[in-house]
Amino acid sequence: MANEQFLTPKQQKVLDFIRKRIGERLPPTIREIGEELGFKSTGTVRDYLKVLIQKGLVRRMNNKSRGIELTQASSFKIPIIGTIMAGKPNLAYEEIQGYVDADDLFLGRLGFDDVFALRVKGDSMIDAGILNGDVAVIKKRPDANNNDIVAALLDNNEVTLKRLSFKAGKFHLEAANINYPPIFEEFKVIGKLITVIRKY
Amino acid sequence: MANEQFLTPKQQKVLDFIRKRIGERLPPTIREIGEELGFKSTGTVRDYLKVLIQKGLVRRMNNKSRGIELTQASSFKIPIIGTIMAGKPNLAYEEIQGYVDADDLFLGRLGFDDVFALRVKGDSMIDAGILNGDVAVIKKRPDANNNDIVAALLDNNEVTLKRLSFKAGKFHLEAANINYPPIFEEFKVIGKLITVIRKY
DNA sequence: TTGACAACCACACAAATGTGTGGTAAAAAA
DNA sequence: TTTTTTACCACACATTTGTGTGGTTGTCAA
Repeated sequence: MANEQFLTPKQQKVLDFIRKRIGERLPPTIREIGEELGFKSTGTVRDYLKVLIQKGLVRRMNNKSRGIELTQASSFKIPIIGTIMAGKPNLAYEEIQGYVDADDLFLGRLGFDDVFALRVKGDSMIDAGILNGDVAVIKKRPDANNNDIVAALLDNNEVTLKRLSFKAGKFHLEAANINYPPIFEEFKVIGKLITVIRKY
Repeated sequence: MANEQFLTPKQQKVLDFIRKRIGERLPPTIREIGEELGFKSTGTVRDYLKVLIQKGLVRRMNNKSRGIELTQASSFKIPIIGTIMAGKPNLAYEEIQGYVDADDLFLGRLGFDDVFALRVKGDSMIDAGILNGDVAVIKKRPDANNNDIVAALLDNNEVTLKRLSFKAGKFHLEAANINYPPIFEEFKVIGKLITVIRKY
C-alpha cells in the first residue's frame, strides 16, 4: 500500500523547494521546479505535484501561473525545539503616528535557518514582560551583549531564557523575577531574543 | 515637475491592489490588475506600473509571470492609529515538542481590514506582561468577554488598552498595574487584543 | 509473473501572461 | 500656446506556463 503520511526523499525535496520559494517571494512554476530538481520534463513535476496534492500537502489553482499553495498541513512551521523556564490614555483615535512594518513580522526576511522559537515556560522572566506560554523567537548567534536577553545552554544540557549580565569582569545570567537567583554556572549563549509573540 | 512622493488616487488604488494580492496569496498579473481596476488595455496597467516603478514603490522581474514585488518603501505597513497608555530551566535542547504555525504570524490570514495595531505607551498593563513600546494587534469587534484585554474608546475620545471586567452587573476597565485605578466612566469597545509583539 | 508504484522523459498544444507600438482626450504646468 | 502629465484604448506578438497523452525503467509486494 502507498504510504499516506510520509514522503519519499525526492517528494520532500520538491515540497521543500515549493515552501522555500513561497517564503522567499513567489510560488515556483512547474518548469522552475523541474529546473531546480534536475527534471527534464514538465510531466515529471506534474507527477510529483499530483502526489503532494493527493497527500493533502499542496493545493493548486487551475490554469493559474504559479498557482501552487500549501495547505494548512504543510504550511511553514517553526519548530519549537524546547520549552524554556524561564497610564493613562492620552491619544486621539485615528491619528496616525507612524507605521509598523509588517515585514518585520514575517520571519522569512530573517532567513529561517538562523531563527527558531521556544515556548516559554515558567515565570522567571515575568518582570521583563515575558510570560508563561509566550513564544520567544531566537536568532542563533554565539555572541551577545550585556543586558541582552539570551537563550543559554547550561552545563546540564538545559536551555534557559535569561538576561545576560556582566559584572566584576564576568558574564552571568539573571532572571527577571526576584524569586529566582542569578545563575553563575557555566553556560553557552545559543542565541539572542529578537521577538516575543503572545497570542490571546 | 512630477510629484515624486505622492500618488494620484488611481495610482494609489493600483498599488493597494498589488499590496492586497501579495498579502493574500500571489502578486497579480497585469491583466488581473486591469480587470480589478476596470482597465480594458494591458497598456494602461503597464503605464501605471511604470509610474510606480519610477517612484520606487515597485520592482519588476522581467518576463516572469506575476513578477511584481514591493520595494521596502512600499511594503505593507499596518498603521499605528494611535498610542495607548496604557523557574528553573528544565528542558533539553533540540527536543521538538510541537510547532508554532508561522501563518499565525502572518496577519494577512486574518484579513487586514479588521486588524490594526497600536503601540503601547506607558506601564498601565505591565502586570499583564504588556510593556511600553510593545505593539498591540487588535481585531476590530464591538463585543468582548469578561477578562478580555480590549482597546476601548473613552468619552474624551481617548483610546486605552485595558482588561474588561464584569462586576456587580456592570462592565468596567481595569489596568494591570496596582498604581492605576479602575475606569468606571463610559467607554466603547473598539476591538480585542489578539497578539502582542515585542521586538528587541 | 503480474501489478502497483516511484521516478523519470518527450512532445504537442492551449491558455495565460508579458511586451511593444501606436494611438486619443482632458487637465495642468510651463 | 506649447508641453507635460494623467488617464486611458487597441492590437499584435513573443514567451511563459499549464495541460494532456503516451511512453520507459526499476523495485517491491502479491
